[in-house]
Amino acid sequence: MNKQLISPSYRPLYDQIKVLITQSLIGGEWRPGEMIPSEFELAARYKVSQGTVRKAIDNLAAENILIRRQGKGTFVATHKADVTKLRFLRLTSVTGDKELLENKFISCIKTKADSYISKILGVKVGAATIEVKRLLTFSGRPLIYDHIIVPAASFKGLNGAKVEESKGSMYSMYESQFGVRMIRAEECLKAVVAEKEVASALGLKEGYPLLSIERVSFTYGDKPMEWRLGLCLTDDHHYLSELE
Amino acid sequence: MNKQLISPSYRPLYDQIKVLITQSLIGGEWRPGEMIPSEFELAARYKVSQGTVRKAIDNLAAENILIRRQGKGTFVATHKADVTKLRFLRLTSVTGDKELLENKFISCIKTKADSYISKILGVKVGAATIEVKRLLTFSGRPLIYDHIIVPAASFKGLNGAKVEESKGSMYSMYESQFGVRMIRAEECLKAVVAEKEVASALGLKEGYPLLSIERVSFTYGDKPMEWRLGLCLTDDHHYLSELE
DNA sequence: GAGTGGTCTAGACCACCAA
DNA sequence: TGGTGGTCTAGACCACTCA
Repeated sequence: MNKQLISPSYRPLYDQIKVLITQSLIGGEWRPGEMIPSEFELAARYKVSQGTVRKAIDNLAAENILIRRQGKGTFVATHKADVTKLRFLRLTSVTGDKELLENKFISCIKTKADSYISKILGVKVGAATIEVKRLLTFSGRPLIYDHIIVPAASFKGLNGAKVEESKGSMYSMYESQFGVRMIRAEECLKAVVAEKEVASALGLKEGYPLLSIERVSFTYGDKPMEWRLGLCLTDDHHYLSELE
Repeated sequence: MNKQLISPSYRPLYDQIKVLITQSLIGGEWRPGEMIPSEFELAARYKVSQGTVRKAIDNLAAENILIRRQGKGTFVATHKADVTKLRFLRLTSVTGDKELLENKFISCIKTKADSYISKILGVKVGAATIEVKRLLTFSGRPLIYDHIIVPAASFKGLNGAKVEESKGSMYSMYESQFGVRMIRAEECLKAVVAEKEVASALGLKEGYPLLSIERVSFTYGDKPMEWRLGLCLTDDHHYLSELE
């Protein structure tokens, strides 16, 4: 039996199931790290065959939103697990040394969105935002100067203490403290030179070349939730990119 | 009926089919741009069901090795098509202007692989290589200084004339002239400062910050076939990276 | 052994394209 | 109208995990 409804714009069933599952994720029915119902249970719930649910889950797994584990079940992806802790960090040591990243908190203040940030985060100009600055060090040496802006509405109560507690993994902290899970990010890279404030934080002379990484992170439903500018020293590290 | 053979290390049938299809691609049975047989034909040929062939093709399509077109057929991906012409170029104009890239040939000489290149390209130290230098300009302004090294054995007869004819798309030229199709690439990015030779080619002062993109490209079977170092001016352009 | 995801099949029907 | 890929189903069996 074909369950395809009369639809002006054709949409495969598995896509509709995918939307339903995503909605349950947004609604918090299944939280990060938890197991979702089995394929057969979902098939019964949505009144479709197991194969159709399977395809929907396949797509979500390909986007790293769900994690399949044979013999165990399907789980909501999380930034908490060790392996995925720094999933968006593409900077790796040239020598392949084990990373000993440390987080040095600099500041956390309340600000208002200017026109640039409002456009990126999809909030009104002047909307309340929270601005964090921090320094990531590698084996004691400064590596990245981070400047982070998030909408205050979604991160009520975010402060310096929470940033310090996060031990460097902001995403893990967003998840456990605010229930905001990032699923995707876009980065724009440039080569720039260190300006005064950054140069002193990184212990460099002004004019030193830095890799500028501007990142926008998205939560479920492709909603932008964080803007970030990282200025990175790439003497002993490089940014890895795989093209397919 | 399950066609799974007795195998010490379990390998799904569709994976085996994928290997068979890949071998036909390597062997040149179906050339870039051509249509491969329909799913049913391949299913008959390999004595499996259409669904199994489908899954194998799905995987190859996800890797951009094959291109599916509903109603028409499945085609071998190529770098010739306009849309995929500069598939590996992630540098885009900040303003979103239409790109008018031009290729300025600088040099093409015969060289020998040093230990670094030999390791990367998987050839012996001292093996014959061909070294190309060129300048890519955007609307007349220098943008990228490229330094390219390929193994001479796979590119017999590559010379300056062929590079000039390529109009900037080396991959398209590799494909039509040498039957070498790149399917994947890895890039390492760093921020550096312009050295003398590069600075003069790009019309900059020494010490100007540049984005250094070191790329290794792979052909079928993950065989490395090109090393490339691009030094890019990122005043009006940035490198886009999507993280999932 | 029970439960989960993973594979494979066979067949029906739909959407898209070209002649 | 015929051929291609795309969707959906139902059912069988395999591989993995854990109690």
